Amino acid sequence: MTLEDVAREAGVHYSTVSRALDPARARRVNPSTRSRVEQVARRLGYQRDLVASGLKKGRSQTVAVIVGDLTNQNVAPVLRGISIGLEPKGLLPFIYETQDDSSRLERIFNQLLSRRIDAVLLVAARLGDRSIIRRFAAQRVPVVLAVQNLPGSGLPCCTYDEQMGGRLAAEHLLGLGHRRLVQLRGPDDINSCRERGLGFSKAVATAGATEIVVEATAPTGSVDDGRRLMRLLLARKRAIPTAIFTHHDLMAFGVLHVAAEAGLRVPDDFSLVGYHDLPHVDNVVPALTSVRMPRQELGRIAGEMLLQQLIAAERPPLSRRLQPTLIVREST
Amino acid sequence: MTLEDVAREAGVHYSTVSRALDPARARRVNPSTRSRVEQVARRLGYQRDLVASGLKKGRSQTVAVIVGDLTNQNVAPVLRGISIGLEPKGLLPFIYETQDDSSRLERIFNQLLSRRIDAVLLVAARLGDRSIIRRFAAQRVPVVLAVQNLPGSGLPCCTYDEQMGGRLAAEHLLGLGHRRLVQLRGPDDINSCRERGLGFSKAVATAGATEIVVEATAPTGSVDDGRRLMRLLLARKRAIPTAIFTHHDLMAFGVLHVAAEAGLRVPDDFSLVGYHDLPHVDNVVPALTSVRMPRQELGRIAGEMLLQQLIAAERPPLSRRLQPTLIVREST
DNA sequence: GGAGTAACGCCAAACGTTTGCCAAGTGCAG
DNA sequence: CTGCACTTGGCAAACGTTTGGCGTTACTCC
Repeated sequence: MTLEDVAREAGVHYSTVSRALDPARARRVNPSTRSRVEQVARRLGYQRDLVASGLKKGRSQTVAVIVGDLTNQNVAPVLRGISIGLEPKGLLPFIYETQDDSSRLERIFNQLLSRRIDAVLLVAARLGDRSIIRRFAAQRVPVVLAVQNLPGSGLPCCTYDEQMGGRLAAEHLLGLGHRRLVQLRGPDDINSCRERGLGFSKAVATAGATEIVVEATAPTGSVDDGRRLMRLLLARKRAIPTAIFTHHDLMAFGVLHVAAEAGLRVPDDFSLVGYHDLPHVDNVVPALTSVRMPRQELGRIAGEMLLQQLIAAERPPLSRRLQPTLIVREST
Repeated sequence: MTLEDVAREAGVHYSTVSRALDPARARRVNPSTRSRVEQVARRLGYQRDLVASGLKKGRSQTVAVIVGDLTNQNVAPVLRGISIGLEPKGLLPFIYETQDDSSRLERIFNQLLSRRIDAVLLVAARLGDRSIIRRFAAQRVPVVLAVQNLPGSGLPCCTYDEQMGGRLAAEHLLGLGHRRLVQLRGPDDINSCRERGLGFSKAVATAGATEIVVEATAPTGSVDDGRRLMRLLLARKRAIPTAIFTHHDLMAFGVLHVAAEAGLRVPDDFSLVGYHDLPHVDNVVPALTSVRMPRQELGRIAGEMLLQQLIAAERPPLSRRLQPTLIVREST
């Protein structure tokens, strides 16, 4: 089923069909011819061959989203947002998962270059070294980063304001009258965790309250880390703090677990604030106070930034940083 | 950067380069020439243009995975499995999400046909009507179903044995001596829920125990449904059953929530079995006994089934049905 | 040394579109 | 009725690759 088939059936030249079926060029063909062609095409079930079109046009009508880890509950809403952001141009992004494996990342990038991809959106992807990004730049493939920045890359980027996240948690707890606070940190080599730690510490210091430091080796932000750090905290001789901020809701679950074992009650014995506002944190007992990120909105904006680069071929308006909100529940 | 550029640099004809760089045809060229070409290609950073290649070969080297809902925690492991299953042929599947929206599904399918996709894998996708599947069949595009079957479609399919899942739950509870059991059902219009209900009921009946029926209108398998059904159960005049099986772990969370409010203790007052063994069901208190599905394996097998159809162009060996296992924890 | 035989590399025609260019057709005004 | 401007549709050359066919070369064996 090619242009030729439709043309024969409609009694016109196939180039006319090509024009008639492309909204951008359709005004160069007589409206009556056009509608006849459209009708025939519909009747025959003709679909333009995007492969051939891509070869000729040099653009593949293809946008890829690369994500590090699909099991991460924070990413699906971002992906939704991206779809919505790309909607206006009718682009359907397709998604690749690196599984946080650099060899897979490498293969994906090679394949994308081979496919003459039009643009790439990287969501929370660990980009070991920068050489891959450079290859895309060399081919003039627009790249937009989401969630995770790559400082110094000069790439447009849409992230959350993590410092503000830490600060919101701290100010909430301080406002409840807490004076001895602790944060159970996530991996410090991840930019976002470092930032959220900083925001928290700054706010505590500004209020003149005491921050208690508990260091763990190589935390990953998991439930087990929460348990481990909470046990460390309980093992100290001194009185435990009255407020705990964890860098991840999962860690907060671990804290709750250990607290229950130790006979401590939340929020009676201490207040607890989590981070990310994962689905179902409102379903545990006690329902968890947490910092919520505008995930879908971030996706949407990232998608729109990509469109801007794609269409206007102009640098997007700079990077964006979205504000989190605190969702107060029973744990504080 | 085309074949021609590499050819010029290597001092050979471009068709020689084409052959030298394709493992399938490389033996037709002198090993020394071949290695020289490879070296030049590597040095210049040449990447075969898959668009042009696809046009010529009539195959796009492209496999798509369509999934209904990426936020569903059951799907990411399946997608991982698929990647692994397709690994041997170096295929990188790309993922589309329908968001369980039929108009988006339609657009995705159209785009796939336009892209001359080589094969499609449908993961837990709601396929309203069957016409789309027919269009793929007409174009001889192999389609494999995973997780969700489409009875009567004749398509190869890889699913879980849901009846066995229900039966495992029942037999475990019966083995613990329970005689009055209840199942809180998921949506019955979903095949899998109907099956798992059936498996449970059969096992209970076989053992001569009593199954208590609690019906809810339009359950979705959510935490709220769990709460709702549990409240319904508690509102009955009669003694509550000593064993509860929910069709979804999330419902079990709801049950736990309501039970805590009512001062009931698990497993002291009743035993509770969930379904799906979602991440973190072992992190709640009490840790949830649940039926685990071999998600990644299902993905891998589905991927392999696709490869078989793709390569051998033969019908795959029939549908597969994978066995669940029961993970016993504190709640029983 | 010559003939026969492999093996290797080149040619050129596709694949299905897009698109600049031009010829033919149309309508209008002078 | 002629000339002009404008619209419409056809032609053909690309886009980068694959691949059957064939000429050339090199090697082997007599």
